[in-house]
Amino acid sequence: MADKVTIADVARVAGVSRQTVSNALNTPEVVRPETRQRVLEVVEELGYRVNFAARQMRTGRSKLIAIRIDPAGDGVNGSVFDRFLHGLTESAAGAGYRLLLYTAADDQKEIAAFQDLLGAYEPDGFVLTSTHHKDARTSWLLERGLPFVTFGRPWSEPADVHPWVDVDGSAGTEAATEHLLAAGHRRIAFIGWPSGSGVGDDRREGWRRALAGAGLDPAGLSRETPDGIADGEAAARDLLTADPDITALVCASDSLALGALHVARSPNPAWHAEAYRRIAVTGFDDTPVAKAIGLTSVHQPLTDAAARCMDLLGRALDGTPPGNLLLPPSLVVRQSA
Amino acid sequence: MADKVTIADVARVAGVSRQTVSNALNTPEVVRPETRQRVLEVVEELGYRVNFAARQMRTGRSKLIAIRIDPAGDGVNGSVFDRFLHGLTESAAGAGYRLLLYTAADDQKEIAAFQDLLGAYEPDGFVLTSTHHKDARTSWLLERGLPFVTFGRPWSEPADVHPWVDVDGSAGTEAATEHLLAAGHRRIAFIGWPSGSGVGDDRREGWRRALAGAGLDPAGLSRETPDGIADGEAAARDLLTADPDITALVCASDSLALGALHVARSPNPAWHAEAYRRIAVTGFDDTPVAKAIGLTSVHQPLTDAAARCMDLLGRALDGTPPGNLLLPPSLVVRQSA
DNA sequence: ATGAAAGCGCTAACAA
DNA sequence: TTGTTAGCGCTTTCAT
Repeated sequence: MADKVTIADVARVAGVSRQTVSNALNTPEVVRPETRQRVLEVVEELGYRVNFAARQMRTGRSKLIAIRIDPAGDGVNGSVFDRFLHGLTESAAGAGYRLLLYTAADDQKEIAAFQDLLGAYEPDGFVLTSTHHKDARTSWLLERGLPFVTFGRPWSEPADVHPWVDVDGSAGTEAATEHLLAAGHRRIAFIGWPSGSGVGDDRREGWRRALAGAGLDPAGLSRETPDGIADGEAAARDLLTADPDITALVCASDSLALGALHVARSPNPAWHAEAYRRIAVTGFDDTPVAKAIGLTSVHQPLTDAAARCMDLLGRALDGTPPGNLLLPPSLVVRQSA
Repeated sequence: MADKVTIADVARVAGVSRQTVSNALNTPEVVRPETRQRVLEVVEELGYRVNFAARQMRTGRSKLIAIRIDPAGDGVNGSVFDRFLHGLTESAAGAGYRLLLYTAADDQKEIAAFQDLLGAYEPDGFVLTSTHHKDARTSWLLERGLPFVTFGRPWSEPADVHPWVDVDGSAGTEAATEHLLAAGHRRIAFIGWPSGSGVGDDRREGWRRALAGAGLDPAGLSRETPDGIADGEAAARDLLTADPDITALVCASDSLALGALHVARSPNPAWHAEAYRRIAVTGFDDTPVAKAIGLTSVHQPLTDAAARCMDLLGRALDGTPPGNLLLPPSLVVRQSA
């Protein structure tokens, strides 16, 4: 094991005081260039590295950012968070931070986790995901003036209450719907989640907007269901049975789309009247599943989103007024539509 | 922001010395029960939490475990690590540890990351994944006596050089092959990775063993290819064209299986001679994609594996002689076979 | 069973 | 520009 090299060792070898070493590393401009050079050489030579625990005791900064990791859910959508997490790990490292993981079952448990973490590891900031209406977590952090960013906009509050990065979901479903319109589809239905969820309502809105733009009426063309493959299948069957003119299904997630696609690709389903209808389907999130089965899907720029989250959190940590950012998604067109 | 409560505050309110508070928390048996009770009440009342940085300075233990997070790869197999990571986060929390994330592009970079981390955050231990032949990382950690576990066995060294947990891949492919044999298949091919990778060779071996057990000859029934959907498709096409009697394909991954399935489900493919052959396909890892498309696949008990990793690492941290553990996978049978 | 003293490695404040 | 002092909060001696 490499023996622990302290700032005192460097100081002794370099023939300067401990403080000069600290300055050479943290406030270079205050040290004479040649002294600084000498110190850095010794640092290199001895393989010195600052001890964060000791630094933390003085400065109160841990260089740690905490983020919650969740169970994989149905496994289809988990990959979105995972890609975000990977991107964030790299962005954070670039800014001199490391990610600290925790789990929590709900908002209240997560707030309890905040307290545990703040008391123990003292993370400098938090990155929250899955924001929702009346998010208790953000209010809690806000009340205490703790630095954080959310990946996901605030759904019940003004846009500037806290820094956030999000991907424009309605622009995504709008693009998907417009793609279908351009392909000649005229009766395009939407399968989404029960209204009340910010993300879900936003995605529905994009579809509605695109239809309105083409002078089409959305009435009767929308279904609300929990997220899941079987749910998507049921909703698709229901829609296609109820309305024989539907030729395309825009879905709020790849899970739903996967179920819908199953119906759409059935050779001779119950809802099939006389003529064969080729049903186009689009999903959301561009998960590996979409890629695997040729599902057209809305892609979120997750690596970029993670980088911008880190930017904004960095500003919050510096006290610089942060902001927020709505990133555009992109449509990945595959065989399904 | 909740003001920082220190051990001195607790001591003052409880009317004891700082040391007694520390003892009440860390060495309860040395404190009179009533004193201890009083201290714990005050701890609760003030919301005191030990400051890990300060503790770390004295004890040298950070209560941090470092683990590398990788890019998602082709996205199909990334989910295996993600489920493991989630399980590990929970197991670690249960043992009083948190996970610290880092990234590294290769073994050497990862060793550099070890050095950075050890100098800065001083993690108490490491969890390594993706072990391989001549793994430079394990040797490096071993040389320095640093605590770690691997998820994945040592492929070039004796089983007891370091603690590890792994899932028995050969048992998995063997089970898949036996399932196919039981279903009446007699010519069962294998699509795997180029030999030389421990995991890949192990998975191939299970298939071979099952064939041998049934008195069947594996000659000409195996293909080696990089991991990927297109690769699996090409290999499947090649096998089925070369040998019209093949009726089942055992694959080393869900990615390969996905490609193979594409060929198997083609209505009237080039390799199809006269009679229609229904080709059975099995994958490995039971990823969300497998579930989504009805692919029979070998499931790894990842939550359990994570928990056992934490157990073994905990022992390594205590100095208790650890061990290793080979967990059995299970076959999840779906429509594809 | 409890208390006092010391010091982990670092950097903010001040002195030289 | 460089050096000295002090102390962050905790726990490991050692003394009481």
